[in-house]
This record gives sequence, C-alpha cells and structure tokens, in this order.
Amino acid sequence: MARSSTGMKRAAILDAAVVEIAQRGYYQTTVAMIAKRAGVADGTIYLYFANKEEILFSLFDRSMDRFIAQGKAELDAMGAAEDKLRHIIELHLSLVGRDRDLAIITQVELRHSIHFMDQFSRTQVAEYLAVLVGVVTQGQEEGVFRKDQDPVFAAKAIFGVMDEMATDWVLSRRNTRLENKAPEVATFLLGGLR
Amino acid sequence: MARSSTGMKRAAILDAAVVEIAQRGYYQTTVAMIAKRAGVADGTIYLYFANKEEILFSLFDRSMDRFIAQGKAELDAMGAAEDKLRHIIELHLSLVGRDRDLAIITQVELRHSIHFMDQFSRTQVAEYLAVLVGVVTQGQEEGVFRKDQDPVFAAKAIFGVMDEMATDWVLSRRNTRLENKAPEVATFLLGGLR
Amino acid sequence: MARSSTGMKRAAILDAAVVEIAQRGYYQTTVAMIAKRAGVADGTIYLYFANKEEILFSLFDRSMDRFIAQGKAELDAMGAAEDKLRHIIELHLSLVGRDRDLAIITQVELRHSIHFMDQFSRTQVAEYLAVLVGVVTQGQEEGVFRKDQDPVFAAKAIFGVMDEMATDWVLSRRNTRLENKAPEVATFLLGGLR
Amino acid sequence: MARSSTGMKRAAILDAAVVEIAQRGYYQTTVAMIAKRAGVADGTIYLYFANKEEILFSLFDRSMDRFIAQGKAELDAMGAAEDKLRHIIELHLSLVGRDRDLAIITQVELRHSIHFMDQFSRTQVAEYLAVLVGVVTQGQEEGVFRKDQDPVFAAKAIFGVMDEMATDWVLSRRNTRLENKAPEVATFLLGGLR
DNA sequence: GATGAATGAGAGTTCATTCAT
DNA sequence: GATGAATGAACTCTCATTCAT
Repeated sequence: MARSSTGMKRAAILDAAVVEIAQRGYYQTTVAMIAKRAGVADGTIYLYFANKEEILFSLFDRSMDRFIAQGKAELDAMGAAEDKLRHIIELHLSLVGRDRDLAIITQVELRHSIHFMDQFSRTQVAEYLAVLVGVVTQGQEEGVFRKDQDPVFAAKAIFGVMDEMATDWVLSRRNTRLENKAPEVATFLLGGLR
Repeated sequence: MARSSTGMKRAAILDAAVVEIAQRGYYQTTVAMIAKRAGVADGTIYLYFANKEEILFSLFDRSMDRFIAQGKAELDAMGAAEDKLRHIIELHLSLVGRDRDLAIITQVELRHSIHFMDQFSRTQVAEYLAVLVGVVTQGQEEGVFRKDQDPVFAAKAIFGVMDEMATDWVLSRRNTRLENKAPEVATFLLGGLR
Repeated sequence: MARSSTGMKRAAILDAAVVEIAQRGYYQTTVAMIAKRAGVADGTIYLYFANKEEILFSLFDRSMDRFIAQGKAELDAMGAAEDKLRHIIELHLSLVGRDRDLAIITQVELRHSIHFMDQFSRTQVAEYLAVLVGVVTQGQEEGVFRKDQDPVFAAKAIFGVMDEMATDWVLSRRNTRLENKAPEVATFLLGGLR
Repeated sequence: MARSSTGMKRAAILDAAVVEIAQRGYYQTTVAMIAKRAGVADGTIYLYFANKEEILFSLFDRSMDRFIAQGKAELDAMGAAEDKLRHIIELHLSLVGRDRDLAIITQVELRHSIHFMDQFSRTQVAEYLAVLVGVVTQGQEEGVFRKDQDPVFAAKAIFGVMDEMATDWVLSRRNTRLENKAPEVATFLLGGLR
C-alpha cells in the first residue's frame, strides 16, 4: 500500500529538513533550502507545516515516536531488568547510530531548541526516562540493583552515559558504528547499578 | 584597585549577554538587547567584539578557562584517584551550579554552536576529558579501578553523567542546588569504575 | 504586446534608480528610495539584483550596449571617414542628450565608479574608442586625415571633446539640446585631424 | 620660516586624505583611515575641518589654487596666443602628472562630487575656462585662430582634450609621463583652432 | 590643542510568510 | 493542491561626529 501523496510530500520535506539542518543548523537553514532539496516550492512547505518551527517539532516527534514505540513494545516482552537494560542500550545506540544526519539534529540542534520547545520537548524525554525508571525499579525489586539509589537519579545517569556516547559519535567524524559501544556501556552502567 | 574601565565594559557586555542569551537563546537575542542591558550603545559592542558570534565565543572561553584552570590546579595537589574523581564531580557540579544563566548557555546554547565553532569548541572539551582520562588511568594503576575498561570510554561516561545532571538541573526549574547531587553521582560512577 | 512582467519590474527598478541616483548620487541614494520610486518592496530589489552595486553596473551596461550597438551598426553602412565621424558625433551627443538623468549618471556617477568597476568599465569604453580609432585610420588611408598623428591619440582627443560637451551640458542646467553642438564639434575635430 | 604647527597638521591630514581617497574613493575612505595615516587621533580631524566633506573641498581648493595661480601668473608675461596655449597645455599636463594620487582625485573623485559641491566646484572650473577663453579670443584678434568659432566652445574643447588625456593617464597604470603628450595635444588643438 | 572611547542613526540585506494565479 | 514572486519587518554592523579627560 503506497502512502498517500500527501504523506509522501510531507515526508520528503522532513527528510530534506534533516539533511539541511544537520549540515548548517536550524537557524542557518532557510525554508527555501529545505524546499529546494525536497523538490517543492517554498509555499508548499506551508501546506504541510504551519511555520518553520513546526518542521523541527515534527522532526523531533518523528524520531521520538520511533524511539519510544519500538522501545516499549520490545521491552514488555522481556524478562530480567538486566536484560532489558542491555536491550535498551543497544536499541538507543543503534537507533541514534542509524542516521548520522538525524543524530546531529537530536544530539545537537534539539538541545538548543529547549528555548522554544520548552515543556514540550522535555515531556517526550520524560516519557523515555520513565521507561528507564521502570527498569531500574524492577531491577531493585529483583534484588540485582542496589536499593539505596534513587531510580530517577539512576535513570538520568543511564541516559547521560548513552547520550554522551551518541554526542561523541556525532562529533567525531570517524566512521565507526555507534552500537559497537553497547557492551562497554552496559558493563559500566551495570557496575554503577549493582 | 578597580579594573581598567576597558575590562569593565567588556565584562559588562559579557554579563549582559549571559542573561539575555540564557533567556531567549543566541539567535533570538539581538545585539541591541545585549547593549541595552549592558548599558552601552549598540556600536560600543563592536569596540570589544568583532561581531555577534565573538560574544558567544568569549562566553565559552571565559567559562572553560575557569573550569580547566581551577580543576587542574586543585587536582595536582591531591592523592588517590578516587578522591580526585570525587573532587572533580563536586567541582564540576558546583561550578555549573553557581550561575544558572551561564549554565543554560553552556548546557544548551553552546551544544548547538558546534555548527560554527567546530573543532574549536571540541578542543576545549577534549582538554577537560584528558584530565578525566588521567584520573581513570591513575585509578587503574592504583588497582582500585577495573583494568578491562578503556580509560577514554570511562572518561566520556563520567562526563556524560555529570553533564546530564547539569542539563537536567538547568531544565527543571526547581530551586535545588546542583552540587547536592555530587555524592550520588560519585557513588554511581565509582560503582561503574571498580 | 507587453513585456514579460519580470522584465518590466527589472526595468522599473533601473528606471527608478536612474532618477534617484541622478538626483543625489549613488552613495546618497538608498535602496529603499529606489524601491519606493519603483513601486516595489525593498526586498524585491534583491530578486533582480544581487546587491546595490549591481544596479549601477546594470545601468552602465544598459546604456553602453545601446551606445555601441547602435553606433557600430550604423557605421558599417557608411562610406567616407569624415561622414562617419560626423555621424558618430551626432549619435554620441544625441544619445547622451536624450535623457538628462541618465546622462548625469554616465557623465558623473560612473566616472567615480572606476574605483569599484575597475578594468570592467574601462573595457567598455575601450571598445568604443576602438571604433573611433577605426574611423581615424580609415581617414588617414583615404588621405583626408593627417598621417603624422597617432590614431589612438586622435581617438581619445575626439572622445575628450565630445565628453566635455556632454559633461558641460549636464552641469549647466540650461534647457538646451546637446546635439545642437554637433556641427561645431565636427568642425573643430576635423580641423584637428586634417 | 617653518609653517606653524597648525598648518603642518592640517597639511598632513590633507596629504593623508589624498593617498587614502585615491586608493579607495571618497565614500570608501573613513575619517579614521585618514587620521591613522596622518598620525593624528580621529577627533583631531575635526579641529581642522568641520566635517568629512570639507576635507574633499579643501583638497579641491588646494589643487585648483595651485593651478590657476601658476597659470595666470605665467600667462600674463607671455606674448602670442599660440605660445600661451602651448604653455597652458604643458602646464596642465605637468601639474596633473606630478602626483598620480592627486590626479586620481581630481580626475575621478571630484567629478562625482558635483552632487554635493554644486555651483561651487563649477565656479572654479569656470575661472579656469575663462583663462582659456581669453587665449582663444586673443588668438582670433591676432588673426591666427579662425573667427567663426565661439571662443567659449573652443575653450571647452581644449579643456576636454586635456582632461581626457589626464583621465586616460590616470586609468592606464603604465608608467608614462603625462606631459609627454603635450606636443601632440598642442598640434591637434591648434589644428582645430586655425 | 589633542585624544580616542563612545555614540546611535541609518544602511544594506535576509528570509519567513503570504496569496494571486 | 501547488507555485514562486513579492513582501517588509527586523537584523547586524558601520562610521561620522562628539566630548570628557
């Protein structure tokens, strides 16, 4: 089933936006540049997005949706907290590592967008953190994670390490695979949690 | 002895820039806004900075200098790697936690600046990471940190956790003290390292 | 048949520029003034010209093209060097004399532009001078012009006299017709050439 | 007798202005550039000149004064119109040819200044033209110049040829001496006058 | 007289957004 | 739905001029 042509054009615009914004940053990227790469007229952009900001929002949504959806679904099925954490780490790194341009945006551009996305952006991240909190709590209940650690703190620490790996990978232009770091990350984090 | 009036005006502009940019972000902040808050004419800005970008660069320099200088000096004096790490964590969190406006800039605005600071910005961070690598290596030599972990990886993980705490503190507008997180962070990280 | 609307708008901007620049000079004329007289928005100017300078270049091009094209075409058809020279003089004076505002620009503003048009501007004039050199050489071959005179020098002298008449006409605001000077100029120049 | 220090500083500023304006044109030259080359503070300029324009006026004055003074004095002494004309031509070309930077200003920058010097500038030129008219009239009375030519027209033609030679010399960057053209110019002009 | 830091009006230019076609 | 020419507000930066020292 082919997507509706509407959906296709919208997607084309978002894809073009990823490439352009990754290259130059959000503010240096003009709507005209995105339109040109997407192969549509400038005005057409405004049939699919209310304004330039909304393109960035949508980019964020699209990637977070993928993230949470895929993550949650796969997690429910699994057993031990430790396995879940390993799996999350792999998922996180491989999802971010899949598309460098998109990673530049999530790791670099969207940080900055806090100034105009405000609560919004953090809400999404909060949802992701909640998943992590769940895993930590489960681990504590299973008796494999230390109990004197605040699960919310632990979740943030986990996120922090994965996020730094991702940022580091984005900034170093070497041609490595981000997900290769997963075992190392898991070892380190499990050490901190046990 | 008062500072030279030159230095004072330059500092006033930087101070004003911190407040304004923290509030609205670099791109939403106009040179006129900074000038107004600094109590100088628009044109005066250009007697001290070649252009708007240079204000951001200078902000970055000023805070990184403080960071590295203070950090390095104090570390040389100390003994065990574990103590050093605890100290770095405290230092990091209390330096970032000292000025929320400045923290917003270092945690949020400057991430984004990668697009125009390029190698430059990362060089400074690299210097900081080198300090962390040194501590990890020392700990391995002392036999208190596990040796099967790449010190460079460990350094990044340490940075990642501290950085996430800082970002989290900046974004949550609660009136907590960032440095209070230091013990928790230390415990977690030492767990991962040992 | 109306011109394309694109061509019309571009022409309207150039026409407006002629009037405004003739009135106040290039540097005192703002892009906003030209836009206003042309009946377009400031930004519209930049759809047709890369920058303010290019408006002046285009003015120059437009008038030189007319000059050389018309001149060359008509000259090819004719016979004796003396007749050709008379014709050039008439053409030169009547072309310049046709539009006082444009004349102000060619006689006054564009002189000055040498500083930023450099080789370019002089190339065009050189082409015109080449036509004059051709006529002088022909006259010498016909035996009606003295042969002990460098044709290149003579061409410049011819140009100098016509140019001075034009400048003088532009600056004196009297309501005379520039081309009326043609016979007098011809007599004088032919005297110098024979 | 040394000039007063006041006069010296004023002269230094004018000399600096000649070099700078010749290089870049009046509008591209800032008061600060002139001050720097003159070795004075920006503000000092305003102790000697009311504003930037006045510097250009003074440049014009200084060179025209030289021109007319020297010209008139020497002419009074002489006899035949033809000799006078030859002398004027030599004088004109050698005065202009003496200082290329100054020549750039008189031949290029000052043309353009008509827009803000208005009557003023032309008055000075008129005085010079009057001298030429006198010579032509004398020549007609002596019976060596044709009488059917308007002396005012002839004077302008003479000026036009000399002026074109000067402009041409300024623009061609070859290292020739302008006054070498004097004999050729004289021959041509006398041909047109007789 | 001399300085040069400070001023602030004003310029060229960009670009998100609109809307007639 | 799609276009892209047109808009004009808003921005950064320059520089002639002033004035306290």
